[in-house]
Amino acid sequence: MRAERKAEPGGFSRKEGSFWYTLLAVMAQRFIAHLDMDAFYASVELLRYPQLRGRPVVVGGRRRSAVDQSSSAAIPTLRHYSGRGVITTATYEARALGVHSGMGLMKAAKLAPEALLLPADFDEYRRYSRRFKDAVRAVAPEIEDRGIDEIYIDLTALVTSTAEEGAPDPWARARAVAIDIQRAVRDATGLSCSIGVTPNKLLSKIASDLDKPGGLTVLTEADIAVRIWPLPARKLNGIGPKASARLENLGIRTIGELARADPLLLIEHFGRSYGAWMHEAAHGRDDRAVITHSEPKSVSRETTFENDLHPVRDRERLSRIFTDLCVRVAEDLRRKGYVGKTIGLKLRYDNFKTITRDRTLEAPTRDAGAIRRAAGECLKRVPLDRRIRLLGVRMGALSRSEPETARDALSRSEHTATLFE
DNA sequence: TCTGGGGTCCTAGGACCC
DNA sequence: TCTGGGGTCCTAGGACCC
Repeated sequence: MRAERKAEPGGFSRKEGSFWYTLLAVMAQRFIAHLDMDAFYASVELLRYPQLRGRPVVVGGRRRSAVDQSSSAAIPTLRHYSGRGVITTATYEARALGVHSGMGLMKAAKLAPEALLLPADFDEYRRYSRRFKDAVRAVAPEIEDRGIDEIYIDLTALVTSTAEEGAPDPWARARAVAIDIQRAVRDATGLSCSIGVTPNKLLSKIASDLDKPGGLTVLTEADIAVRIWPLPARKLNGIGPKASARLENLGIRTIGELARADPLLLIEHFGRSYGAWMHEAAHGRDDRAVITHSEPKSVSRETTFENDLHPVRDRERLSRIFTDLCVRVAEDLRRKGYVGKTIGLKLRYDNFKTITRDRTLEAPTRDAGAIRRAAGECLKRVPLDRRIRLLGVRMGALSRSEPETARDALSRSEHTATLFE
């Protein structure tokens, strides 16, 4: 996100209004969409429990167990919730009560005691995710995955190739394609989505959020001053809670104020790369391509305990959980077809301070035993003088692996067996 | 009411090599 | 004995995103 902006090609000055700039801009005109599923997890749950439609519902807490699935017990309200979960998604009815994703469930219970709580079922959400992405791909194939519930779509080729047939205005054609996409998603899943269409990813991401749910917002450069500049700087993808707080200290709250700020001031406070990016972003400039394929960089598993564990008194339990995390990372690697070289340990203390240690091996592996040993070495390098809240294991420096041989499978099962002795 | 889990990218210092 | 840069890899932490 904070990648260094690319230098202008060919030494052209990008002075606005110049002949060459105008020509380049016309030639390089892109039509980029951002599609965001509306309250995705909660909406999938409403397909399963249609009787809950119109009521405040939140998804979160512990993952759904097999027992939950089969039980016909009444769906609990937030009122009596106790535990460490957070809200993953809230329906718009629940959001109206002041709760939102990321909020602790204990806090949400105070604000919306009557809201219904459903456990997350990620397997089901992944199924719907594949379904909606396939539906979009059938209309517009140039898709960039941005997680389970959103994508970027490059409509440029579609809009340009239909130039003769459709409406004369290319933006009207882009809008028509977006409407087709929304219909395709609804037909395939029964779910609604919001779409923004603009000249780039940065603006589209903002635009898709302007008219939720079910919205379609088309913006061109001419709309930036009126539609984008009044928004809080935090709306820019890449400006988070820390950066927006620091901007506020400089008296900069909106994107427009950021656009008017002296770039040198931004660079002084945020560094050459990030400061310069902020300036460009506030002017709605972004030339990142839609990336249709990418390889994973790391695979990890972590868990927050229901109660903080004592490194000595709860040693056995910690050890079992630790081994289990390693086994799951190994399984994930095998399923996805990767090996990795760098094993990482993550540990969060009861005071929320988080530390990491990692170790790079001579040769890549996906063996649970090897991961467990390397992670164990990492564990020896961290102070164990406080209660522990979270434990995580990560594998990085990934490379594609050969398919597993029968011998691998055998040694794996032996290792896994010894891990649990 | 303390704050999930799975990721990416960036920075910065030190080791090590040329 | 001291003094250089540049490049790459490793490690730790942190911001940010979904």
